[in-house]
Amino acid sequence: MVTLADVAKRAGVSSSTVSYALSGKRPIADLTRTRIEQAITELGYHPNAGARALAGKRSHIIALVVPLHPEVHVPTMMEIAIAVTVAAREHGHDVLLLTNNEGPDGVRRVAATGLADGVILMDVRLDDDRVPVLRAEQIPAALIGLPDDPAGLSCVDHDFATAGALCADHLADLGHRDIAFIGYSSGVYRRHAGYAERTLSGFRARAERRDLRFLHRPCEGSYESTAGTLARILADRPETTGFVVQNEAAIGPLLTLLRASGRTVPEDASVIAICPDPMAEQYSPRLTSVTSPKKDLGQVAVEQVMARIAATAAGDRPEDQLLLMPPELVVRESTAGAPRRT
Amino acid sequence: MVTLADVAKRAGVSSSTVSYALSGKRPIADLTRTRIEQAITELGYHPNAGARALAGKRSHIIALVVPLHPEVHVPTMMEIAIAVTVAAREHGHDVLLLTNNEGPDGVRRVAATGLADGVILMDVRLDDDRVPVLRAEQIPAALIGLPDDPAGLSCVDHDFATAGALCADHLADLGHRDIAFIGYSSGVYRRHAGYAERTLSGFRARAERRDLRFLHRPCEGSYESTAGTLARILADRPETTGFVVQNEAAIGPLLTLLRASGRTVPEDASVIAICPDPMAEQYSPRLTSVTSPKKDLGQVAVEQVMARIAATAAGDRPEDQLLLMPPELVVRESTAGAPRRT
DNA sequence: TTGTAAGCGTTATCAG
DNA sequence: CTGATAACGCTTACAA
Repeated sequence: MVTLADVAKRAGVSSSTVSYALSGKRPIADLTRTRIEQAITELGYHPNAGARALAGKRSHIIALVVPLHPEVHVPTMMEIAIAVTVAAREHGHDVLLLTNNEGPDGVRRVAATGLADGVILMDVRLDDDRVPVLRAEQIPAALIGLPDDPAGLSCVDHDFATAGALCADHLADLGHRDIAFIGYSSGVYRRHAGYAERTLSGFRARAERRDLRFLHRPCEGSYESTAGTLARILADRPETTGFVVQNEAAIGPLLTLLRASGRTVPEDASVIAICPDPMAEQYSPRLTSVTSPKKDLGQVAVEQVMARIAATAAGDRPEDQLLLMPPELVVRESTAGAPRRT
Repeated sequence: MVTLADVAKRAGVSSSTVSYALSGKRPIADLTRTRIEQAITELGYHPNAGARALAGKRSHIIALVVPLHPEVHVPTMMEIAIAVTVAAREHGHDVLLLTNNEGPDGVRRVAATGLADGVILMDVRLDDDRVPVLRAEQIPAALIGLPDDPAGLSCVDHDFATAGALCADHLADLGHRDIAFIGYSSGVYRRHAGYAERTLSGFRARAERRDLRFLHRPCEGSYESTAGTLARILADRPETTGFVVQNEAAIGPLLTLLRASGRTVPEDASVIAICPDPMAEQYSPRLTSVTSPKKDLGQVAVEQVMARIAATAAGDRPEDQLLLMPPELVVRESTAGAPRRT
């Protein structure tokens, strides 16, 4: 194994000089620097991560905790995980993947052993049991999702309330009066998942202000359950002409079922989905949707942890950040003016 | 921070004794052991990962390289990633998440710096450029997927050839004679993705033996592209009664389109999908499918790297393993005897 | 601008 | 069964 000392010898300098040349923490003469760089490539030197972590008191690793059985859309989760990894690399960090089956202990473990400098939590619940650990152990962290008490934490999430409101506004603007809101499975609401509740309450508030009548129906997302949900909606409120779908899995079945029931989208029924852009584009007709903001949640979360790690290292109290990223409404082919009452 | 030395002092023993008590690498008197355990819990000791890696020459981390833009089914990938993480923990290891945008250098980096003890590669291509690095640097590794030359490597994958053959057999058994094989997008075949080619050739070989006529058609998986694909199939070979779908994304559109074209599944057309069980269950009618084996690829891959890490540490030459896991055919509601020719 | 040297917290090799 | 103690490879005051 090639060590710093080997490089130093070859370059004819001391090992501290090599170290500083690599970290940039003090000025190095140009000549020295080039000699060092040459020695490094000639020898094929790679700094040892363990030694670096031990001496430097930072592992240059951040942990990403993913849910074991995500109740959210998996591809979206994966996209965030990848964004986190890429962004972390740009900050000179690697990403350790933790699943949530270790629970709060997993978070404690990686922080206490110095394996990770900071932590990013995905799929955060309102009363998340990992949050107390973060507070107690003062672990630099960023949450993707909003717990009920975000004091002392940095969090980022979609602004789901606004997303809900945008849906209500758009349908109201088009003259629809009776709306069905097809949500996630009832278990999600029972567990008080923040995103689901916030979307719904944002929608409800705006719907009331705009004098819309609406039904909220949980839905599993399978073909069968969507069929049942739709049948009940049409039975309870046959005059329904607008549909808001939050459960990504229910979108396909819903379109198929509406067609099967003889309703054409958007002439007879308008559908608006809360989902990522590419997904909205892929259906026929292409869906009007309320979509994630451009900047990825994962990227923001990385910036938030990095800021907290830096502050902690400098001995400062890290600044709390709470960022709700506003969604955008993109009008496509699945919404149109409400059909005339006959 | 609580160190080994602190624990040793508190327990009234030397630090080496504590170390051995923790690693179990030499016998410890029961009394001593309990005293040490008590000291550890009283002080809340957590071994420092960096120091451990430096002194022990193993990081207890394995790297998992995921594709940046997976052309395979994302939830399946995520499932593997999670299985890897869980299995790794059971072996006392953590998982470092690498995206493939660092290319072969990423693999070299984590191995050379000692960040990771071993590597698991996902989405392996036939002529994967990361493979030479593994060979050259003798990095303990396991591949999920099969490169063209697996010599000196451990690999695990589905037995796609058998999957293809099972599809051909089942449809032939039911009396179908004209089959359409709806594959992945043409780019996948152009890139010589192993899984796609192997499925197809397994299917082709068996189809020929069973005297089936068949068309292979690549398909993007979007609604539009599936519509185009199906239209061409029915134009080229109107007598087609059996469909094999490998592209998961095309399943939903295909079912919708068949229905739209007036064909009932399975009375007029049989559909068999190559996809995970839960996915097959979720359609209507529930799909006859060829499905992944019970034991997760990720879990096997972890066992393979761990074996190679152990061998390397012991100074032995690691044993190459090549495991193709046989799929299972599950008959559900989407296949039936071929309709009578009229 | 550079060098010296004292750690960082474990592991593992000797002795005992 | 247990204790000293020398690595492990790097970072960072402190000196020059």
